Amino acid sequence: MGGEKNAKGDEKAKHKPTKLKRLSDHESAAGDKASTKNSAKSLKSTEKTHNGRSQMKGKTPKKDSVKTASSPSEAVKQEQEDDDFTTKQRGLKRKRIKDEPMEGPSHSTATPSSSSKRKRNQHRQEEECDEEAPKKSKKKTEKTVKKEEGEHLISKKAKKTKTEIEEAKQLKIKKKEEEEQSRWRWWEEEKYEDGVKWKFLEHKGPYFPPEYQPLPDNVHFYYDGKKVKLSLAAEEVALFFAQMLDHEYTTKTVFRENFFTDWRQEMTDEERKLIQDLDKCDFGELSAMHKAKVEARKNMTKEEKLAVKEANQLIVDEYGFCLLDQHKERIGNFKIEPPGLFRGRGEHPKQGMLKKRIQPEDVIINCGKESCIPVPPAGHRWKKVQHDNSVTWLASWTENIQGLIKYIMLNANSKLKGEKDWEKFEVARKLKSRVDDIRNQYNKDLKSKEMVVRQRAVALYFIDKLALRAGNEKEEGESADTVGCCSLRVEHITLHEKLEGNECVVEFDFLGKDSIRYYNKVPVIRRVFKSLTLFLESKKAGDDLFDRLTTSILNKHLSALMPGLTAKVFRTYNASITLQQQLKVLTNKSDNLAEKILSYNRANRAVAILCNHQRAPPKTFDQSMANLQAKIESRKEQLSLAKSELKEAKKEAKTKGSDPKLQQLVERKKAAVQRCEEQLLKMEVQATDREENKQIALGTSKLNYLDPRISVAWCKKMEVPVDKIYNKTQRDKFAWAIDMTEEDFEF
DNA sequence: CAACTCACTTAGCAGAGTTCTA
DNA sequence: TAGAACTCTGCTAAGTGAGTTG
Repeated sequence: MGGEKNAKGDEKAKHKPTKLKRLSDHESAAGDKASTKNSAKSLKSTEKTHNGRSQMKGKTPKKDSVKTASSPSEAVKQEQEDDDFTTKQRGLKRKRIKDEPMEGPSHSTATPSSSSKRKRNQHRQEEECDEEAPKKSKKKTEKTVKKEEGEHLISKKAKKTKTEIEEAKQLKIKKKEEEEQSRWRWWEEEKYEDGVKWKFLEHKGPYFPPEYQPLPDNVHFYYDGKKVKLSLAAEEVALFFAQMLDHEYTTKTVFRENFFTDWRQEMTDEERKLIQDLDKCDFGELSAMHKAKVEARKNMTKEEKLAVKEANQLIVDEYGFCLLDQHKERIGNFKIEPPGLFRGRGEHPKQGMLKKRIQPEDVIINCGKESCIPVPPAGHRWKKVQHDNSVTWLASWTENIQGLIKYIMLNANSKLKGEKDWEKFEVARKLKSRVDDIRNQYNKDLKSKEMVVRQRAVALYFIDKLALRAGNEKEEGESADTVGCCSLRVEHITLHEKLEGNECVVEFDFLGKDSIRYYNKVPVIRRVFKSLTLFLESKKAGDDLFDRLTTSILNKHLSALMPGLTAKVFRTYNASITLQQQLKVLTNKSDNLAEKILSYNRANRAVAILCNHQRAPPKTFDQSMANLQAKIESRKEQLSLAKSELKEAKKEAKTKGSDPKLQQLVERKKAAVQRCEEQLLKMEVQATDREENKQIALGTSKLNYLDPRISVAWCKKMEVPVDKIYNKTQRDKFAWAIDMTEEDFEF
């Protein structure tokens, strides 16, 4: 997988923005007061950020350093240029990004209106427990509504259906209200004192995966052509391997060797003596059995599927929630990870190793002192039960591959996660008010004679300009060879005095998190270029580019500049500020809904490109694109047909005088043409959006880097329903933002 | 200060679930 | 109304960064 992906990355890399022009003083658009209904309860870490911020606009050397804004917009432009061919073909006129500065500073005057502090809604447990049933019925009613709407055009039962529709609507509204009611509006409450995450926490403990079911008698494993009955433990592991046989990674040497070693550990002495060579193992029947099972599951009847679903729901109901400070909260991952073969990302040295089954004896439980302690599965006991309210996790265990601790924590829509998320964006907003100074500082530091300082400055320049990750060092041989900023090595950059018409170009080529390739050619300021030359002096491939620098040095420096500032804050800041800016540049109030959404996606895309969030092109991409194109073509034909019909009708109406019937016909034809045009436009917009999105993943930035208040404010301003931008899960996660943000919010 | 531990965020993918289309 | 297309969710790996220890 990883390899494939990288190869794709290669291709993709060529489309990456190479020219990085500066947009303008994006920071000038600063009105940075929060416009939130209830910032009365301001986050502790936030203080009142925006006082006496010395902007030093103009006289700073930031000209070259401020790319953050320009680069992504440039990326969009580039994307658009790449796409021009198809665009022209489709005759779709697209918006271009102007190089001009954005409109002047928009002074958001919105004062933190003292919050209309609604009383905390005490949650009603019984109702929530029952959540599922009404939800289902709601869906059903929705469907019937649709159906009936269609029917009622032809049938005479209109009266009856009308009332039913009305009822359904009422039900829907009521349901929504109820949901609102039961939602914990934690953002309107006081925060706990430092370090305290909760006061009461009760849960059922994790859910364990089912025990291994031995193979049926008619399924056999063969070694060297001979039937071998394996011990239970060995058999289970053999089946793990058999299940993966379709993946190309089972052909990789590292994977096979790791697997074989670990598998033999599970064997009895006898088995170990016999089974010496993986190539002589025949997993054919096991594999076939597995495939049959998958197939059977797919072919289950509706009822069977429903039964499975209900059974799963029961598990969720029992284990999927906890009680936290009198509120029922959803747990994010309440299931213990099942055993299997480890498959890391990229060229992971431990791929193929056996991920062992976790027993209750491996699990630490964390819960409130006064809560009911979860009961371990029969015949078992927990490793430990603790009551530490300075952490957010409910259970943890140590995984055997890398010895890392795994946690069971709450869902993203929980208070604990939401509050932290909010805080994160507040820190990033604070950076916004300080970023000019910080940029000045590192630009000065670029001249420093002290090596650490100089390296720190260059690293910071990269982190700020390119949104690189910090790049903690990692143990060799423990994981795939990937790097971030501070861990860049000599072989990851190439310096070009001149390249493609630009001077001082740095060419990056390395594998980052998840072994995703980062490839980019970036013109940098002379001082950075010179420093890099210096850093590279007398170093060879394999040596660290920043040999005096670590993430911890860098972060210490940053936190001295601004409390709470770390390397990753730059990523958040630059992502969010880019979105806000791009939205301003790209959307007009007069656009129609589809165009607005396209613009939003483009702004989102600019961020995704900045953060290098890639995805493998969907397997069906080419096909679905072709289908869409075909649809567009046929719609075009329809349109020209409709047009000629309209002409005809007009002519007739003219020649034959003012027959009202003919006038009517003209009107009808006109409407048809218009409808056709609208549909065509919609499709073309859709095609453009999809094409541009081929290898870009928008989800990650949307979920983790973009301050939701920017999106919510934009929706309000543009009169776009929030659910066009966020799905249900996302709306839940960002409920705090949706609730408190007003139209004039500025990041 | 280096190595390690711990807690928490960020990440892409597979497969399930939902919607669209012929 | 099936099957294709698309979207969402769960899963779990892989980061970040603070704190601890020796």
